[in-house]
Amino acid sequence: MTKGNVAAPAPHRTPPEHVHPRDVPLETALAALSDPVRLALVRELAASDDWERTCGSFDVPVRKAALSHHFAVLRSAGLIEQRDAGAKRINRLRRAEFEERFPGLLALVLQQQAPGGGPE
Amino acid sequence: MTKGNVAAPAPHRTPPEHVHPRDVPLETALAALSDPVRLALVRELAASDDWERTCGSFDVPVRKAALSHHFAVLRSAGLIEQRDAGAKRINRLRRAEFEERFPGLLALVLQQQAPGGGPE
DNA sequence: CTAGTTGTTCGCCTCGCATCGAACAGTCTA
DNA sequence: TAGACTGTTCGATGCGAGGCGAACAACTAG
Repeated sequence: MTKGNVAAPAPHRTPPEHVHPRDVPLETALAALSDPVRLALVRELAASDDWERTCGSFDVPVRKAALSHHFAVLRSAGLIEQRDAGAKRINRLRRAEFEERFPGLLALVLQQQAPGGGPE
Repeated sequence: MTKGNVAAPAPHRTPPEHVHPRDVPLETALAALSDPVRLALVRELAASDDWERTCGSFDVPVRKAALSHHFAVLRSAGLIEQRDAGAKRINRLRRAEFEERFPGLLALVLQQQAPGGGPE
């Protein structure tokens, strides 16, 4: 209570806490990938080089608060790694590690698009 | 209003409505498999022969109402097929069809158990 | 220093999901 | 026919996930 009621949030330049895919339960990985926004993030990230995309550079229909949340979920699922670069935070898809823990899952997610993709 | 307020639910012996894996979005499949109860159902089912397991024969910690719901979810995700056999309803895992639609996913789910399974 | 950019955290709200008990509809067995 | 058994549906409940705006912190650019 040093400052009335104004909560003092932890400094956000704490290095992002990462979870290695090795320590991720299958349910967590599947849940992380079952959200359309996160799926879009992963796919866009997969189409870019490592450490090339900042968090704000993705084309998803949510505001930055929600976006930040989704990145945290992806981190907790061992899907991405983040690094601070100046004021920005850059991302990398953990292809190899995730593939080792969940063989084929990432590939499935990246190549699958929509059901019934062919003509009717 | 024939019987006061007692609603008359639709007869439940309507043959179960199935969804072919072909028509299932990836998100739906992943979401279906990201629940621990449903994961247990799928695994137990995979360890049995087709049409051998009734709905009530699974070892999961939920009551029958929730159980019925989970089976409906699995059906909607193209993961199982159900058939009426007398008073019981028997189940079958749609191995081949699901594998064709989501290659490797079922295998992943069936072989993966818990994270950090090895010694530290 | 001042102003703009980037991303996290907080508080709040709104849904959707999982769960349960109760009621019901079939089926099977005495 | 009565009763036991199986599974679905309804209605209510609790809880967590996802969304937003606002405030904040760190960095960059002038």
